[in-house]
Amino acid sequence: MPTDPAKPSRREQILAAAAEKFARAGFHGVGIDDIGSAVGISGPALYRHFRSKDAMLAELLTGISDRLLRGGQDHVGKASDPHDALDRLVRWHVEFALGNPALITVHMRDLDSLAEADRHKVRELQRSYVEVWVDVLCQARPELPRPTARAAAHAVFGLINSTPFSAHLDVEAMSRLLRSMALGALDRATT
Amino acid sequence: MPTDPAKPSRREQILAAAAEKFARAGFHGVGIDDIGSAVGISGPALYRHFRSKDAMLAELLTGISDRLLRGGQDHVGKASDPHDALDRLVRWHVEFALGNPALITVHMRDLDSLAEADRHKVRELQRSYVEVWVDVLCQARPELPRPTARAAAHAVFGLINSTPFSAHLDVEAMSRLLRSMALGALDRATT
DNA sequence: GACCGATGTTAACGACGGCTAACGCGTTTC
DNA sequence: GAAACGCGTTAGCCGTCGTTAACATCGGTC
Repeated sequence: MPTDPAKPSRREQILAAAAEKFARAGFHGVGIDDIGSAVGISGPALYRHFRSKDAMLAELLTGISDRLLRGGQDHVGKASDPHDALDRLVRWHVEFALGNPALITVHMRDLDSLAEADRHKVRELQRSYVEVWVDVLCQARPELPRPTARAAAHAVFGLINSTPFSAHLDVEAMSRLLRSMALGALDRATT
Repeated sequence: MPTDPAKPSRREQILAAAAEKFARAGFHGVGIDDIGSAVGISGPALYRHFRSKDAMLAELLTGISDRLLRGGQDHVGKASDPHDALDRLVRWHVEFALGNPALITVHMRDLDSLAEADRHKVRELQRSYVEVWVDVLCQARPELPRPTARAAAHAVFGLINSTPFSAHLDVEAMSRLLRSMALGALDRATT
């Protein structure tokens, strides 16, 4: 029963298509048939792979939040000092946002289309991720009050996540630009 | 027939309620009845004031984009030099975002729920507003290529518009924080 | 005091969308 | 080789939602 080793296809494929569609039209703006036809099957066949349309969104959002959090923690773990950690966090987030514009869009926009339970789970993951940033920020800049650091982190997320709306600059240049702007913004965070 | 002088009520009231609702649940996530009950009337009564639900969104979005653009142009007009102009633009945008979190949210999220015609109109207004920023940026920082300046402007919008998602810092402190972070980010915008 | 336009109300229609049902069909498994 | 299962199809149900219709109310105007 080889369910574990490398089961890449359909499910992931559907999720990717759904993410793309959701990003473009919003969760409520996309029909089950749209998603189906995007992967070559038609409509209700999706229910062989997901319990419901909401389940797709839930899996997408928890997946994103989870990857962000784990990635953040990993990079902080590898850092030598707080400034290095901050540098790595910025780098990581930029890389993620540039690499997954659709996911970032959905993540920012469609969270409240989720049912209570899943929404809370995602919120919790997000909160943890923010706290990773806040911890690092408060170590690198001890004079910053925690609430200010939190607000600053949110602002930097906004800056980096603005990616999907601009583009039209090659990825490498965009990455450099966003990284230095993010660090510049953080440097100027005041009490 | 005093239709002009100070007709504040219903229409504006409905628009405000709609903005609030749209911001919280997304355009497609809000029913006509929801909006109605938010202003004390029930459901289809709204059609005495608006041609359709889409018309409400259209008026909201064009209104926002228009106010932003005009405000931006005005402030640039009053500036003494490019740096002053940039300063004023940042101030203006922060003020607007902090004062109208619901509007900003809708503006970022529900643009593509609009029909062709209106969407293009809004996009045009947005484009003009961005160009105001880009012009000023390129004067203040002549070494910046225009595409880079455009990307930087988008990033700063993202930073400032992140407001609705954080809050929990009083308005004055938030305003100072966002302003200095925005200017810091712009200072570090590189080629 | 009848008329009327502005503003509401409730009832109903029609479309659409999520989801289930019933069925087909190839591949695996004993 | 037949039963089981994975994966897909189409048809149809049912709830929701935007919108319209038909009908009140009421303040102001000739």
